Amino acid sequence: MFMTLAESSQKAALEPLDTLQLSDFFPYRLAMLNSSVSEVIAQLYSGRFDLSPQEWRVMAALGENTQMSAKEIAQFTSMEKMQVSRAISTLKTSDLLFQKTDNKDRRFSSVSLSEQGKQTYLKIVPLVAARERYLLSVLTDEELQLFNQFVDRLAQQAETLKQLG
Amino acid sequence: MFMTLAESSQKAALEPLDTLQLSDFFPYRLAMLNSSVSEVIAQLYSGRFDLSPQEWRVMAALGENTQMSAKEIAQFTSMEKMQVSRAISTLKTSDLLFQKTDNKDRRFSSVSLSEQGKQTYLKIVPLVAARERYLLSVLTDEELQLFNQFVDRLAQQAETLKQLG
DNA sequence: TCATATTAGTAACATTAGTTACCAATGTCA
DNA sequence: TGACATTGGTAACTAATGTTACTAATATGA
Repeated sequence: MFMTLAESSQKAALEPLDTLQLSDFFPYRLAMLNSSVSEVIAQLYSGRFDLSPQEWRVMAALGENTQMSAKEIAQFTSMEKMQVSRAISTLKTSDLLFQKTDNKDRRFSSVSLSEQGKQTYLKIVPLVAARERYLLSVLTDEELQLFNQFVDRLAQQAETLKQLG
Repeated sequence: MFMTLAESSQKAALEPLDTLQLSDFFPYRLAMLNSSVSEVIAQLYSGRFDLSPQEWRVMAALGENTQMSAKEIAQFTSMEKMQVSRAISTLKTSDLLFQKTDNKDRRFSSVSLSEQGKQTYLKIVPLVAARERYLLSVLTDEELQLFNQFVDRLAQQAETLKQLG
């Protein structure tokens, strides 16, 4: 059990104390949960409506805001501007949204859902909302409130670390 | 406020009740948190040790298990077998692990960390463990226990949905 | 035993995502 | 005003990821 430094550096096997338990490691657990959740949500719009997660996210932003520039969409959704640009271009060709250049500052484009885009959006929202409710139904209201609070705190702490590098 | 069906289908603007609040949507919040957390963890091994997340995950599996087949690594880490294959191949060329074919069933390969791989692993583990502690320090012990319990429940519920399709 | 099926792993191809560089429009300030 | 910098958006290139198909090894079972 107890080894000198020399012994421990000779030994090939890793001591349990020095190893990481992947299944208990918070970032790993979080990644697993996220991948499951995003998968079951994507099931709802990928097949039926042939949307990618990025496309859906852009539509969700426009569902809330009716009219945004590509840059605003990127900020609102935390997507890269290139991802947004590509999503917009795909959604334009399937006539789910339209884009016109802003007359005040012609570098900006003004993007909105088309009538068809709104219809699609209104079909998807209840589906994902219902699935969200089903997922969260394993938590009571009080637990959910706590969970959301924990997530906020953790997210803020992670942002702090990002700044520090 | 109140509209007939005809009016509401004529109206272009979406009603708040029919829209989704992205910033409150659980899958979105989870995705944001996950992306921040995995980013600040990757900072610890990507620059200094030039590892990709996949490579680090394979090393973490081998740190716990000393000897595994590629298939076992895939199961243990929830990675695709192709991702594992590629990670192994990169890690072999940087001499962090070695692979030999199993003599009992020569379709299997037996993968282990090299001495250098173990040294690298032992350098990374305290770094990520410390950062994990820092992240989780915004929760008390009781809160952390609750949080872990919530994550487990949610993960199980998501798995249930995956089955149903 | 020998044809067929399965399995572990990888190679080769197709698709997607990320980077860099660029263009057009506006802002800045001498 | 007019040279230079900055900004929004996209194109072109590069890297990463996912998919399909293949190889070699073992299992199955007539």
